[in-house]
Amino acid sequence: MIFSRKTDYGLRALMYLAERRARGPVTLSEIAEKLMIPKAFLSKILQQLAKKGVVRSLKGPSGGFVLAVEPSEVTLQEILTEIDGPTRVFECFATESDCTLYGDCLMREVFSEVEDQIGSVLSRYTLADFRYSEKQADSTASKA
Amino acid sequence: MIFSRKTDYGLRALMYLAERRARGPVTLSEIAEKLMIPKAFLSKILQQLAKKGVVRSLKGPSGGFVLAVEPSEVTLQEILTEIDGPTRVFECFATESDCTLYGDCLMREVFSEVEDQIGSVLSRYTLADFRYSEKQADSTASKA
DNA sequence: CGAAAAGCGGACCTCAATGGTCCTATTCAG
DNA sequence: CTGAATAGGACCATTGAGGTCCGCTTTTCG
Ligand code: FES
Ligand code: FES
Repeated sequence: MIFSRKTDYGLRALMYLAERRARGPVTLSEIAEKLMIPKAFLSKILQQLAKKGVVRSLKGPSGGFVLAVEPSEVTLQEILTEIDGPTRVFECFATESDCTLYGDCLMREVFSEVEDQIGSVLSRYTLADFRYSEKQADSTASKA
Repeated sequence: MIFSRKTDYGLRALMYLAERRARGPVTLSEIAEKLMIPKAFLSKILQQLAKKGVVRSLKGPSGGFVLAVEPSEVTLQEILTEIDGPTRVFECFATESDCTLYGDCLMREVFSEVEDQIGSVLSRYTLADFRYSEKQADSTASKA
């Protein structure tokens, strides 16, 4: 799996925060419960995102987390990189003299091409493209 | 790292075999030494590739491994898949009701788009594009 | 035939990363 | 001051990657 569970959690949490942005800080507990993410673990992820400036955290009563950026201004690429670090595609373990062309091996180019393609897809989407729609009206849906 | 060390080893071994194709079976020991790959480990990889029909293995004295396919007929995509299994990009751990659009979430589409892009790059190259050039003339190189 | 030279394949080991927990300290509203 | 919240460090468990070992089988050749 290229992207970890941590990424999944973080991404969904951010989606959730994007939705509540206007309504002030959301507590860790709320997010964890709604999204069914282990609270302590989510805490770590959010702390990490707070340090990177993606979310802001407020302590004390009526504290919680708020999205600190415009949803439409932050790309998937950026978010994923901030949570998981850069996506490493391939590491060649050959010694120089074993590599086909020594420093100019086609393989390196292929894999850097792969990396670029990944980045290019992920850069085309921003947080704003993903909305946490509450599935409002308790799901029995249609009419009433 | 998306592609494992195993993949690296396997890929390089195949490059090596592609080069020697005409000269009959190459022993595990030779490949392992030349490419500086742990012998026992390489053995496993080659066994795996033998089962998939990419290489053919001959037992007994004067046995070894031979490439069983036309280098230009097998894509990187196929090789990597055979060694590492399909490239899994993202697994969503949300429950259905937590997923933004329930079964039709944009996230799924983005990540499947990523997967396609990777596949498309890797499918453009075949084993024939990668040649193990022996770095003949012992490297002190230039004039002399 | 029988020994040596290969590969086969299953059991096993090790280590680092992932995923996750816990507990204490800090901060702040009321 | 007290209680509700995050911060953050220490810790733990599971998993998978990477790798080793060794006995078994097949095949060639003298
Ligand atoms: S053989 Fe590794 S990059 Fe060329
Ligand atoms: S929230 Fe996971 S795929 Fe939509």
